[in-house]
Order: sequence, then C-alpha cells, then structure tokens
Amino acid sequence: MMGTIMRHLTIGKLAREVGVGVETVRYYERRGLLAEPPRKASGYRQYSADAVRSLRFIRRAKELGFSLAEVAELLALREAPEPACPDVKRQIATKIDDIGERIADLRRIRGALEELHSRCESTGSLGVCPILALLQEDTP
Amino acid sequence: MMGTIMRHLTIGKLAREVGVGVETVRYYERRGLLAEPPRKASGYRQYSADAVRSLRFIRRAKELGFSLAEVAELLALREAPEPACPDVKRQIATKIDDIGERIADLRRIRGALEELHSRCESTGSLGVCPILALLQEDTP
DNA sequence: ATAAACCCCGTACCTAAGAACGGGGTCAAG
DNA sequence: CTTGACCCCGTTCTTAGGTACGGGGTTTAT
Repeated sequence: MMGTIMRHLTIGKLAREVGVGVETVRYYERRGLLAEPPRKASGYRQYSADAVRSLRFIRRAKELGFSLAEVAELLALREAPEPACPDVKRQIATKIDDIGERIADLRRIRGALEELHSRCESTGSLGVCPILALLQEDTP
Repeated sequence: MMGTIMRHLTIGKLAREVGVGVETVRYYERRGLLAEPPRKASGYRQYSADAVRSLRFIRRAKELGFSLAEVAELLALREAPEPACPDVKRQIATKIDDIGERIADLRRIRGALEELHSRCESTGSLGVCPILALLQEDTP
C-alpha cells in the first residue's frame, strides 16, 4: 500500500503535531472539547486529520484568553443546527462584540509599543512613555 | 474643604472602582505589578488616580490572555529609560509581532462568527459550519 | 462615643488547567 | 520473540491566580 496518506494518528502523534502533551489531549476529551475518537480493538484512539484542526483551534483560542469553558461554547455554536437559532443568534452577536473589544484593546497596546519602538529608534530623548499614556485613556 | 477632588483612594475604593477584590490588589502589589503606594500614619494605603489606570491596564491585559508575568514585562518596558535600548528594542518588536498574530487570530474567529450570524439570519438552510471551516485553515 | 465598615498582615484554601505517576497491555524493529 | 517505545486508565501533584479567614487596629456615621 503506497500513496495512502496517514489516515489515522495515535494520540502521541496528534499531540506532537500540535505541540501539546498527550495528557492534555485526554484532558480535553474528558472536558468535552475534543470528540471521542474511534478506537482500535486494542483500545488505542485513532484520530483523523480533523482532530488536528480541532486541537489547533482549541490551543489558539486558549492562547487568546478564552477559558476552556468559553472554547467549549464556541465549539457548541458550531453544532447548533438551526432550531435554537433565534436565541443562539444573540449569543453569537455578543461574542462578536466581545472579540471586537479585544481586538481594539490589543491594537491600543500594540500602538503604544510601536510608538515606544520608533522612539527608541530615532532620538535617544524620551518624553512620556506611551504605555503610561495608554494607561491614561479611560474609555476611548 | 470643598472642591477638592478625591486625591487619595483607599484600597477598597480602588478595588471597587476597577471591579476587583481588595485581595487582588494586594496580590498584584506583592507580584510587583502595582507600585507600593504611600501610606498614612495608620498604615492605610493611599492610592492616586494613576493606580486606577495601572490596575485597569493589568486587568485588560490579563483578559487578553497575557499572563501576569507578561504583564509585568510590558510594564517593565515602560520603565526602560533608554540605556538598554538596543536590546529592549528587539523585545518590543517581538511583542508587536506577537500581538499582530493575536489580532489576526481573533479576526479569523470573528469572521467565522459573523458568517454564522448572517447565515442564521437569511436562510434556515445550513451548509458547512464556518467555525468548522475556520478549523480547516492550517496556516492562513 | 460606639457600632458598622474598613484596613492591616499573614496564612490557609480554592479553581483551572494541566503534568506526572504507576501498573499494566500493545506494537514494530531487530 | 523480545525489547523499547507507545498506549490504556485512574489517581495524584503542581502552578497560576486569586479568595477567604482570623485576629486586631482605624475611620466614620449616627
């Protein structure tokens, strides 16, 4: 058999692929974030490429400051077929706004860092620190 | 004495102002994130308005997924006057890039949610979930 | 001037998110 | 066919980031 792309990953390969520990993968499964994969007769988990993507998503979202509970919510939205739509729609809108605020905050911090950076570059003179200035804004 | 704006806050007022617990404020002080304020003769901490801003900044950054250690680094940059500039400049650039990636990730997630939202709105039909689609992208 | 509300400090406790362990089965390479 | 690497499960340990407690002084509103 040649040409058969790697269809199934063991938990160890999956974990290494995404850069997490095996324990973490099993933990996510227990938490319901990662679907339970099919098993071999031996009991070994067999993951598909989709699992790699799901796992990557979870990591990304977690690095962005979402708790695992929030990640679970995001993933749950994916499952909402259409029946709960009227209500789910609000939830989605709320999350969109929330993310918009996060982006704005990050931009503000980045802007301050950029100013620091260029200031560092040009003159050696240093007036007010832009990070401090950033702190000045209360509700921009 | 009228007209004197509240110059000094007790720790409790500071905490309430920002929406955290008193213990949290003291914890941040211990961690070196928040400067030790002057004290009254009684030992009570006296905070200025700056403390409110610093504390808000810490909370924002933390909600954005920065660890307290990272927040401390960000705040430390503020202090770097100019001597360590050559080296610090790299650090700043790195952080700027890091934040850029976070923003990109958030945008991608938001985009997916927006599509979910509009899809919910228009037809009841539901093809592939955009969040699932988002997961498909490996290195966009 | 006294009670309620607040502050001090130190220590103990808690939750989230894993990481490590231990005893045992499994798979592939030599 | 055995040996090293890998997997199973359940349980325990750790770390970050707070929270709560307890005993005692301080401020403030009545």
